[in-house]
Amino acid sequence: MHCKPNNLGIIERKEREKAEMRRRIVDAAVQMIVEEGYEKVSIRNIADKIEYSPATIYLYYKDKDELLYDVQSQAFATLAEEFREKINAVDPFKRLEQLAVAYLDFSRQHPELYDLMFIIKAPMNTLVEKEKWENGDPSYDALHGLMQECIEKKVVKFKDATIATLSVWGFAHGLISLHLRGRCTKVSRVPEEDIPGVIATAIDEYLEMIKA
Amino acid sequence: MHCKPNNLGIIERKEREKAEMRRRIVDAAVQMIVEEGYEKVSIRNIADKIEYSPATIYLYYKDKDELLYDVQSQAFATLAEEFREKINAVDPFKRLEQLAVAYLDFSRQHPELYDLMFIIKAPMNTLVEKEKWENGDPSYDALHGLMQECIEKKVVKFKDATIATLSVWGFAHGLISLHLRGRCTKVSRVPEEDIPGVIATAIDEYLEMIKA
DNA sequence: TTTGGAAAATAAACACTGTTCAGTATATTT
DNA sequence: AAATATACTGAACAGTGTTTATTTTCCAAA
Repeated sequence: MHCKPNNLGIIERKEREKAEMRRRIVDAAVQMIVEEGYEKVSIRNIADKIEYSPATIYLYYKDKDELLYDVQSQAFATLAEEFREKINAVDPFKRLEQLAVAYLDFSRQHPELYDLMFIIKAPMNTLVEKEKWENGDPSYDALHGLMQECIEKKVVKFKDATIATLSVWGFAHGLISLHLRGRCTKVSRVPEEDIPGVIATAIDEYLEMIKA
Repeated sequence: MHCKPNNLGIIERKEREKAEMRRRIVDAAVQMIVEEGYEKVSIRNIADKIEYSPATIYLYYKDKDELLYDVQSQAFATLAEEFREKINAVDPFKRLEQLAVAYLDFSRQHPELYDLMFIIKAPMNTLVEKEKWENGDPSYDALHGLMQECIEKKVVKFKDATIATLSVWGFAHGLISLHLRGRCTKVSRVPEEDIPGVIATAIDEYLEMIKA
């Protein structure tokens, strides 16, 4: 039978402990992904790091994908922080430029996190039983709102906010992910060391192009 | 000691057989990736399919990455074919539009191959001991040449062919890969079923925008 | 304070993966 | 026919995610 302790303090503490354990697991995973790369993140390695048995992790996460979804959430939190710090202009187009720079910077300072957020399949498998991608939604909405404002104030050529949002995001993501996954490297006429500069220039030119 | 057969016919046949075996392996892998998806492609599954032992595969490929590199090569060959069929206009800008459509179509008809060509890390690991990405190079060069021509004939706003190439490719790839990896799905204001249409429209608008 | 039972943690196994290596079978040369 | 080089494979190693039966820990009532 299900036991309901009379003492409500205990059930609260249990919940706190449960949450704390999940935090420990996610923190270990985040640290490993940042310091040793995504490929080193295995259930056994995480278990080692937090000094628990691998099976214990399955008392807190139903599978690895669900765990990675929480790691992704953490990654989006740090991206959101960067956005708050670096996006502060009053002019919406200026804010768009700041956002682009912040996004590109993030991808360079935390390539493994970027991968988990926007490229790797695993964390998205948990979305089948959700009706919203809570992790990515705030950032998407921030960009959507910004594009909306840019359209209203006629500072960009776009007419539709959704197309504008996906275009800007897609443009930046396309260049970043091609580079991250080694598709620009060793291709004719593109010297390896020049690529980061080319990407930055391409994004600059693109923003110039969409300007109304 | 190293044996050098006197009969040159035999050494030739051996080479033919070696090449044929590699072809069998790659064909099995391509078929599996297309029919059952990338995740089902394991050395053991390939070995089963061609009725050899898993260890045999390692007599023809030093590791799985090298094998996948050859699978990727096959994939690029079919993309090149599509390009030859669908790109035939005389006007360079019209050709660019045809190329964009062909690229988008390919990503939809062969999403698993697209993944292997432009997203998955594995096949690119073999590039460390190469000085060129032979698989992707012809396609890249085709686009680069086309952009060069567009610039010379002043039908696009770009000044630099490399930036133009990466911009166009990056834009299309960004939207396609975000969609392929489930990042557009379940995000505010973007109904799932509309995404393919939005992507096509975004690409159209982009091409309109870069037109001189 | 001891005992009953729920909750938390784990050891061990299962079914996979890529890869290596010793040993066998086949084919070719002497 | 014997020697040798080539082709192949069974079995193992080290790793993966995950499940289950078992043990340990904890808390509440007798």
